[in-house]
Amino acid sequence: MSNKKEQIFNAVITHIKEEGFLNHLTISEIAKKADVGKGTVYEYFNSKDEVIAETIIYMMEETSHKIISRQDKITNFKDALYYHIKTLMHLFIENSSFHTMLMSQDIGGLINESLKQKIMKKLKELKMKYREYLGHILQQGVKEGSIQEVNDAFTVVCIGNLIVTSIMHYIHNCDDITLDKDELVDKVLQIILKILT
Amino acid sequence: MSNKKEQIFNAVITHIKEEGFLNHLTISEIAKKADVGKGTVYEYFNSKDEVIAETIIYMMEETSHKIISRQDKITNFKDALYYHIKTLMHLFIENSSFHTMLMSQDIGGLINESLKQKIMKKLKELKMKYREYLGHILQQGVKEGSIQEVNDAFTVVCIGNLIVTSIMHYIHNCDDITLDKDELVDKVLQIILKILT
Amino acid sequence: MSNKKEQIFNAVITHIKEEGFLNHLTISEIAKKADVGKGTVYEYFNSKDEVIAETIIYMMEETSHKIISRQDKITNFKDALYYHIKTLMHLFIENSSFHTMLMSQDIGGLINESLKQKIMKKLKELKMKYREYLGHILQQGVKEGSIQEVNDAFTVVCIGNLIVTSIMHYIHNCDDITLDKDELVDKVLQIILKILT
Amino acid sequence: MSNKKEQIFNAVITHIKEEGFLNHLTISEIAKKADVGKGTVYEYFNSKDEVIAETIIYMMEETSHKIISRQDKITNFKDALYYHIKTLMHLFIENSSFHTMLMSQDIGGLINESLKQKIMKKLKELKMKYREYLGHILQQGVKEGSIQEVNDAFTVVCIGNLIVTSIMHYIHNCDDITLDKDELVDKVLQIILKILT
DNA sequence: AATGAATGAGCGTTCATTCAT
DNA sequence: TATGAATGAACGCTCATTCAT
Repeated sequence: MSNKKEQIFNAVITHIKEEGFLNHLTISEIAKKADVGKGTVYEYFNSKDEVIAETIIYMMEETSHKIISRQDKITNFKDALYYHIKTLMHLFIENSSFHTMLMSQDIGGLINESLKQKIMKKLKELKMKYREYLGHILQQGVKEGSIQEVNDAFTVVCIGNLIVTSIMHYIHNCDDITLDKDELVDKVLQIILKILT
Repeated sequence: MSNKKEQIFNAVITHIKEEGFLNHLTISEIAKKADVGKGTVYEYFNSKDEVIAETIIYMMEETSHKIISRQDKITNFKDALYYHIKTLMHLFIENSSFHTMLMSQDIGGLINESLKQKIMKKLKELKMKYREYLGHILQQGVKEGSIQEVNDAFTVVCIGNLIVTSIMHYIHNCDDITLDKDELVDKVLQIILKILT
Repeated sequence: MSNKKEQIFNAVITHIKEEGFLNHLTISEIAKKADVGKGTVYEYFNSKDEVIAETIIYMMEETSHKIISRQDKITNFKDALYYHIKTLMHLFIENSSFHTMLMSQDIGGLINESLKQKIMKKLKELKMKYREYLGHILQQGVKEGSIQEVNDAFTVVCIGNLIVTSIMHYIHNCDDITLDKDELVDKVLQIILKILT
Repeated sequence: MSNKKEQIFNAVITHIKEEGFLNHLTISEIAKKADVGKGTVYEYFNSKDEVIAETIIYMMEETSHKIISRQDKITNFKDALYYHIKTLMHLFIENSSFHTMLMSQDIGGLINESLKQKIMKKLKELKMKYREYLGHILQQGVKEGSIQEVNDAFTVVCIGNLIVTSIMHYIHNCDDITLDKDELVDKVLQIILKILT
């Protein structure tokens, strides 16, 4: 990928991390942060919407790779799940606003319809990949006899959602339940085990 | 509450339902839809951000009331849970963009920090109420002996998240799992029962 | 007509007189010259194209009124024609760039198609009015016996064009023929008489 | 003339024929159509204004050559005039936007003053040539005895204008007078003969 | 209290021009 | 000589906000 294009992606990502999706996320700002001219942005993208949409897709791909890059050495089921949850948590904390947005499963009228379709398609694709990845981890548990066979895709989806929402719960600390990271992971693991036994 | 203020709230809500958060959500549009003068909006609110923030809070309260208004006649656990999930699903479908936004647990830099705090505070409050409400339903199950005692707040949170994300999954139809409403509710119920047994 | 709208028309006309159609004819400039805010222009017009198109139409109407406002006291054919040519010449000198543009019978891609159609329609209408007006003057000549009956619309068109192009020739002084105003008018009159005898 | 320069001229002319003077007549477009690099344009011209101005002059020269290239075989006055009018009509129809612009005798603030002067000077020169050419045709008529001696430059100018405006009238079809090409030419001829008898 | 005409800061976008290669 | 990636000034336009009525 062109160097400048990547600079622009990173400028947008930085901006979103620091100031969110809607505050001053202007082409001027992006160009300044990317250290390129305002006109240059339009050499690589056709519109602001496209800049944002492509950045989101770029970010999604990057994050996806980080999530599903297997830790092949870990062959133990519980450890693998534990490691996965920790990884996710780390990524979510680092990039909170991005992931909360993706979590919402909708871009909320942020951009025009055709670009939104593109993003939703990619989101769907990555969710399938994630489900598959989670399925592999669960297979390991089945092999070990820790859990029973999981032949229901929806259950895998629910487990994924459970993991993700628990992490979100932890990050936003939305109530009086105080758990540290390890306790959280343990709790989530317990619930998953219950579902799968 | 003043009549005009409510007109404005409803205008914003109508607009968001019809055109989303970001398309033409202008004071002009809101005033027109509310059938008041543009200047009048500023008699009741200090800024556009405040209009939106207060509308969100208003909407949250309204929705919350609808969710936790008990259907006291239903004393059977499963029926109560069933009814609750159906209610939620109905509300989410009707007001998709609103709820996906709230789901994201973040207002995504939509508005300034102090208003965001206000919303997050209200969100926390309503989540606690919801948890309490869900707790009551579960108590019923304990009484009936269908499930075991739930003395862990986090588990209730997880069950709430499970319900909500399953509904979101259904609405956005994000993958190839095809379930009709009733099947979905059944599946969710099964998983909840597993967690609580 | 609204006061501000007229201010804007006059600002555009002033600008065109001073700097032409294409140099710095910006909304900012127009607003400044009209002594209104930039946004105000958009309260009265939907786009820059519309501003220009409506100004052209306004100008055309104004000019048309000035041209065809009969000088009823003059009942003598030659004097009427003489007076008419003088009036035209005066208007053309005062507003050279405007009229040369209109003369070109095309707006040259200045504005979008539908507005162009509107202008062309108005132009057609005013040309018909002008032809009619010129016809009246010629009728006078017929009555007096100075010229023969003119029952050919095309001949009237040609006489109109002859008058106008002669004036343009005078204004732009495009060659070495040096005539003063009166000589020009006389020459034109002579040619017209030849055509009509 | 350099090959590339001519490519650029033709690119501009093509563009103007197809899309007019103001729509997307950019250096990028010109360079693309001329099949040269954008920077190359600036090797041959100092600015966009110069590109346009020189193209106009080039076009004027070309057109002028086409107009005044004598059809020496035609020695008959009426036929020569007839042939001339037809030629002009053809050129005007083919290149409508160009000629309406030139007709307006003003570049309408299209370009800066010194370039405009250059164009106006060339226009004057070509008009003189045209007058001379028209004079030759008329001489033929005098020789034949069809018309009387024309010793008045202004009359020649008027006849030229009559021809040109009649053609414009035909092209823009600005009113309800419906004439086909041949009728038009006949009418114009008749009027010319009247003027010159 | 209620209004909406007026405003101008700020945005997305274009495009003539430059300059390193 | 020829190029086109990079630039930023300048544009058309939007819309939150104000204020005279």
